[in-house]
Amino acid sequence: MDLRHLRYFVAVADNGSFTRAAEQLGIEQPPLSQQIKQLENELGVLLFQRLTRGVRLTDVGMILLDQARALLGMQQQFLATAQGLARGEKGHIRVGLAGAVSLLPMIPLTVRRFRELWPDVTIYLEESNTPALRKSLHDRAIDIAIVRPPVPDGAELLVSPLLEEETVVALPKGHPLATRPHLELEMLVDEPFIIFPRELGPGFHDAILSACHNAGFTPRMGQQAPQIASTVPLVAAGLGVSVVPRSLHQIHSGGVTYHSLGAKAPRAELAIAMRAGQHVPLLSNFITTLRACCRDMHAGGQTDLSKGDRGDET
Amino acid sequence: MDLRHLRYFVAVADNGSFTRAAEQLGIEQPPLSQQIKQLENELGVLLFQRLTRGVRLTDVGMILLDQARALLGMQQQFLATAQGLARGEKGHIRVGLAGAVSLLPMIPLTVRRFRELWPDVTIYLEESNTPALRKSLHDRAIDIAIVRPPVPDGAELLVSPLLEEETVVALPKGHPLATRPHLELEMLVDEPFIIFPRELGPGFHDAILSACHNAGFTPRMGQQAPQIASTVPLVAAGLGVSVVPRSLHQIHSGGVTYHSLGAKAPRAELAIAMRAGQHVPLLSNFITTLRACCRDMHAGGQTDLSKGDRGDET
DNA sequence: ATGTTCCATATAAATTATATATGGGAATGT
DNA sequence: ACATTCCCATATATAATTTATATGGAACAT
Repeated sequence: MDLRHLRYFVAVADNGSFTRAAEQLGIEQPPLSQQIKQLENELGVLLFQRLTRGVRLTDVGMILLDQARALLGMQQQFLATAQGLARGEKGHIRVGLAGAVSLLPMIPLTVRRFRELWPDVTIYLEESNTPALRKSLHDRAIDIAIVRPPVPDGAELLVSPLLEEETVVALPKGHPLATRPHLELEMLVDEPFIIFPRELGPGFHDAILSACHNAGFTPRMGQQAPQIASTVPLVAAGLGVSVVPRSLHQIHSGGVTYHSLGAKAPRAELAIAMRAGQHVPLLSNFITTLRACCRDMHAGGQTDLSKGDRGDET
Repeated sequence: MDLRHLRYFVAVADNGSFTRAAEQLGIEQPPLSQQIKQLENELGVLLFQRLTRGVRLTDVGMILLDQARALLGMQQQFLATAQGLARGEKGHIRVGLAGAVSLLPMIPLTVRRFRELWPDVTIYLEESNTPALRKSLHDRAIDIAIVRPPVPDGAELLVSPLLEEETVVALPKGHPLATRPHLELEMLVDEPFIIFPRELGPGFHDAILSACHNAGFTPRMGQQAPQIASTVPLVAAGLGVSVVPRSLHQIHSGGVTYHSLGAKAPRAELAIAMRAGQHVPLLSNFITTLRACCRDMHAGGQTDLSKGDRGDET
């Protein structure tokens, strides 16, 4: 068994088809069929059920797929370590960021500070959604993630709260309510809500919905956004309104205005997630720096929405 | 990069020589040299420093060796899972046992009970010394181990006490003290102690030495035994006396007598060790069964040394 | 019924790993 | 100081393995 076999295995499982997987892998279909068969023979199990249209994982295939992914993840980690060592760095950290987290001012600050403190350590940033980050952590494709809780999968991951981000309302330019800098949630009763699919961030999604319920209404769902940051252009396009993390006010997508909310505003929680059971000193250092940056940003400068942050309004 | 490259890498590192590693791998030396060079080229680092006599790991080689071992361990785990699934079993557990632990009556009892409760789960037993077991856990070659604490490497492993085993004195047949069923530690002041090297079980080793110190003497060291269980034949050969876990009384190596000790007897601690950060239900079940067996053995039958367990004495 | 989709098989070509033969450099022994 | 030994590197040849091309057959859609 080679790592190649596992790569092929995962590709076929992901595509549900030999033909498409072969295409993705850049090889032809027959060798792929052959290699999978060879793997199945060696393992003594049937990984896929061959259907007339494509293939489907068997039960044992599902179990092994998980382990195969983890193994390939470790290979990536190995290669990353080697590449780092080749460049003379003393280490590296692969950080995964949940949707729109990279817009938080503490992120670039953390990276900058950390690079000053440990110049030989490389930081790789990667943006994705919370469930995908959970998987990447499990597969060892990343070492730490800033996620929007809750994150399932208890014992394997350590999750600790990082901060609670305020949320603001995003309105399209020229909206009747857009003249007021401050809004209440219940003013949005009849507006269509632009919101990302629940799968991409169940925690934040639910926080918005329950805040609306507390305010006495069930939001009318409009267009779905493919990710949190994409709500802004959709709002700008006039498809509805949205409740987004405050840090998104950095996006001035051609005519969106941001408006603060009262105490009933939903809060976007953020947490640090990492694999349990390993004390990598670099990671501890990173977390310390990150927390310090969060504290500093919180104490020092709450960016004021009213001074120019409302985008190109009026 | 293939897993083969890593296998070769580890083999060369273990042997400190291309020639010997090739021999061990069952291939010739030139292809091995070539493959290592290829790996080094791909990674962009020098793994070995070529000396006139053999090779030595470079600093980066040492770092990568650890990860390579872990990767190969995961491959083993993958193959083991697949093999198990092929045989229709629902899972498997690989258990590592520290020296002489397999002689404890709770071990076969645990295996038997566990097999009754979960007939589709296979248990693989493996015997080694505590430091090697720690490594095997790290490399995922085993899932759980019964070790003699202390075990270093804090955050990566979960270690929890299992039981404290009594120790007894092993005397060669015909020894002046062999007539008494009960001894005090200080009676052994002038005897040469047969003991295993400290590296194989620092905890138990130190427990014996400090018990002697508490009894007012420093034991005179005799022949070293390659492992705990091997002390018995050496005692039988008349090379000295030894303090061994009570469970060793099962070994009647041609004329050894076992004698209980007073309150000053050193105690052989045993603990369960496993990788942190994973909730494998099977493992939890196994631990529950193991602890239950320990409780039962403790309550029910403390085997009495005086009834026939003293070997073929007189 | 007919064409399309998609996996399996067979054979040929290319790539890759291994074996054999040999050379060179540094320690070791006389 | 010299020959010898040890051990890794290189070169070439052979064997094994992976991939590509061509083709067949089963199920589904029109």
